[in-house]
Amino acid sequence: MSRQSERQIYEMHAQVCSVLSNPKRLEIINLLRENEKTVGDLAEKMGLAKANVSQQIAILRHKGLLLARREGQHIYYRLAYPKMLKAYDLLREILMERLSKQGEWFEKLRKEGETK
Amino acid sequence: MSRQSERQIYEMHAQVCSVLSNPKRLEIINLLRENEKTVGDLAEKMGLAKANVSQQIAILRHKGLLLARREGQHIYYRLAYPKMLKAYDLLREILMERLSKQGEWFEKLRKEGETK
DNA sequence: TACATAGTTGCGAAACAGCGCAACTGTATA
DNA sequence: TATACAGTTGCGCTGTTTCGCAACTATGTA
Repeated sequence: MSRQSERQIYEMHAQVCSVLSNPKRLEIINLLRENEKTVGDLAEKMGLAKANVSQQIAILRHKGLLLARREGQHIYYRLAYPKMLKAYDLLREILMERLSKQGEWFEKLRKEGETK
Repeated sequence: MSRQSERQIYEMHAQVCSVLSNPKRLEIINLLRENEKTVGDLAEKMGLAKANVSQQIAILRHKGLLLARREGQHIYYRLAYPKMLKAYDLLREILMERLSKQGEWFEKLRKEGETK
């Protein structure tokens, strides 16, 4: 594999990760684990404005992580790559291990997230 | 699990993903797959300035993804959670499937990455 | 047609990330 | 001490992300 295409793969990989680097988008992915849902469903479960949820969904959809299906007034969204849940669960697993091992991790990450 | 701590888990999860959402940091992680390496090693392999590599490493280290070991003049870095490579590989696997299925995906992602 | 509901899009402000450059610290050797 | 090498840190600039708000489109019903 050439140096150039390696670069591009890293770039794509980073793009996918950057889609996953927002708590609301992660929650949406998690909520779509089993069933497809509408923007309204998600907005209600998440306690957010529909416009906000729609914006996050647009990002997920444009990057190809969600698929849409219209049915009358509603648009149902579902995961394009259910396999991605494995990566999601793996990361969360590591997170939980870390939390149980070092209780202060949580605070540390949270504080760094606040200031920096 | 309370609503509040769910929020915080999503937040942490997003923080980890945001550390992974940079091609240079992903390349560093990939280069540290087997052996620990110094900033100089990485800078040379990646063709970047040491200062730049050091900045990326600082982010990885502060977020707890890397561990350091000093030996004389050199500081050797290694992965704190080798298990994270599984998540890394899983995502890349999905990426490669997507690429082979739809050749235009690459261009699409790349172009969106450029303009938007 | 008019109206309601579901969802999308654009705007603007604030916060944040990336990076080059220069200055700095820390360790080893002479 | 001085010098060299390895790595870190701070600054300033630029581009991007997030989010509330308002305006908009699209579908269904009366």
